[in-house]
Amino acid sequence: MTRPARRITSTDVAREAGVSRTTVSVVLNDAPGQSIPEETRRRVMEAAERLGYRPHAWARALRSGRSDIALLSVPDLPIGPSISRFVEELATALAAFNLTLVTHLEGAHGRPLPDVCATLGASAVIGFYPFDADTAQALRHAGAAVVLPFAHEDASLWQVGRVQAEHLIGRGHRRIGYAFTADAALRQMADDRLRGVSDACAEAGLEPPVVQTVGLKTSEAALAVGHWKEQAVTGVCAFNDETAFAVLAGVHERGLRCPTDLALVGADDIPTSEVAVPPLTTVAYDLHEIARDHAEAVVAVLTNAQPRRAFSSAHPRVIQRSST
Amino acid sequence: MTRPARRITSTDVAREAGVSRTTVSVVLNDAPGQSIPEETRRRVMEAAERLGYRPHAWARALRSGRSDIALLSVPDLPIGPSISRFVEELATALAAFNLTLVTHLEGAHGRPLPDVCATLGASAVIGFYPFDADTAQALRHAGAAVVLPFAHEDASLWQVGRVQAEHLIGRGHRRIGYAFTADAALRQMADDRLRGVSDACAEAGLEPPVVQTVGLKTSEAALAVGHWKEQAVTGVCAFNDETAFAVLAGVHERGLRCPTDLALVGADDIPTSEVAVPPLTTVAYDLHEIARDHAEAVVAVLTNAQPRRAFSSAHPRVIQRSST
DNA sequence: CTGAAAGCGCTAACAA
DNA sequence: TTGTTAGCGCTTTCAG
Repeated sequence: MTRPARRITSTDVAREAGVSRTTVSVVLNDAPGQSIPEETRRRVMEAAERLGYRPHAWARALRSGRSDIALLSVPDLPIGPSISRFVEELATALAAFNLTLVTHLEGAHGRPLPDVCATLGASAVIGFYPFDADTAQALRHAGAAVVLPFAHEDASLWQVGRVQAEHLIGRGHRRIGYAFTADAALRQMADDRLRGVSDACAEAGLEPPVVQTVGLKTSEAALAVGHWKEQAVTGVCAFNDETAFAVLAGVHERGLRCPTDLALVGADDIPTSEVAVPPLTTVAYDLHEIARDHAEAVVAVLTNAQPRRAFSSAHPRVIQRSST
Repeated sequence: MTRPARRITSTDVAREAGVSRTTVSVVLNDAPGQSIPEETRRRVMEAAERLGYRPHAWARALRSGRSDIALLSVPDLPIGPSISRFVEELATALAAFNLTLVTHLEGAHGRPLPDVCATLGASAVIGFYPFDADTAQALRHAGAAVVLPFAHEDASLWQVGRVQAEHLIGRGHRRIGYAFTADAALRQMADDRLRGVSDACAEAGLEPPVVQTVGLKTSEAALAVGHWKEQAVTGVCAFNDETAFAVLAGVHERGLRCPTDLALVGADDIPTSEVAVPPLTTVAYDLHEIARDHAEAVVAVLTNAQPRRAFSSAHPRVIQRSST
């Protein structure tokens, strides 16, 4: 009942169409330079269709030395909707080049990425941050022709932190707080965003942001809010919208209100941020462009072309709602 | 810089160890019945180690007719923590049997699952709901030996809807509302959960739930809330926590409060539900057991054994917070 | 105990 | 224009 039916091979199609395997291959792959009479071509196509023929991926890959598989490695647990949207965009962009994207969660007990890459025979591996040299090496060793993001790129792809801070500064805030994530898996990203905030503060001649780690507990958030108030912070950037939700709860817990007592900016524009109370101002960015650029870079390397250029950074923009 | 290094083949190892490819294969796979002198064995192992040899997945699969790849197909957006935890559990459980799990998002524009299965050469495909007959057929045709969940199983794995409704009914509510998701990708799951709610109502001798579709817009939610109040609904089950957040916003918009004016139960226990205002009562479930059972079923079929039994259902439980 | 040889399904030179 | 052949890297009889 769950046993597989025997695979249809190109031999079956050849027999059915009354031609040789070569002809089948040529027709189905649109081999350049070959001219096959329309009649034969049609016969082959029909036979393939009728039999439900699918070229056998392993054999094809073995022969051609390349698979059409791209592997996306996504960081640990709390994956927001923006990421899954990114995955979809990327999958779509890659599909346009006949590449299939699958993702691997870097779970604590999952097997190491290079192993996965090897068993899949992925041609490309894509991560969210550049891999360290050893991992990248291992990945190439495992057969990956492309590993993204390239190490030399600016890791702060999205400048989210900077945009958050500039929004607050532009609205007159002179003492900025930062709600850092408590989730260890998101540290690297959080560091990155915080750096953007710090830069913006420095450039505006302000003190560095007052950083508080805020987990998803109301009590924790309330503590942080108290601390910010003591430090005369008037505007807070949260690592992401989830953290911002916690801050919102902390503000409420203290009997304060946003934005009157504390202005707040989230990041990522998760769907629920619109239905927060009050609706959450946040920073959104278009992953479409990034996904497309990644896809292009992958294809460029796979086809021996030069990667076009460094990635265009998406332009994060503020979604102004009533929390600032 | 991103070009792949030449792959190390078993021939390389054989040469390095001064033996034949056969011996290499026998040693590295612990071929049964063969006894290789310890000395040779060691030489081979060391050579393989030194060269960083990895058996070439495609060739191995082509030869053996089976890959060690399992493919998990996850529905659209809500890559909530519960789901990603499930993925990790599953990956871990499968890894114990030398199977590698990767996941595929059934995005709108992604390529069809059977295609993905075929290009991967996955031996097993796992979904959240039984696939329809055509899809299952296509998957097997694409080479999958196992397709889960089996069609004959009870699809309402988690009984979430039932638990939500029973919670409200147990607290005296006699007219139940249901906040249905606006997300088309989640329809099947939503239908399923709604069915649980309806069943619970019927068994308690109540009218069927008053269903309203609620997107993630405050205005929409406010409308739904108005409708429920008109219909004398006192308790609402939301499809998931995100939808519940919208309902919360709708309640607030109307100047009402939870749970005084309307009780509310979410589902999935996403991290932010704890920091909702008021904190959201929700239904959580443990996917650990399901993951392990799936893994076992996969392995059972792959090794020609009988699947042990139908899956044990996880036991959803209410996380009582102040919205009910 | 080890090596030689066949063949998984496919594609790309080369022949016919 | 089509068919024949070789070989991708691996495992697995079958001889030696």
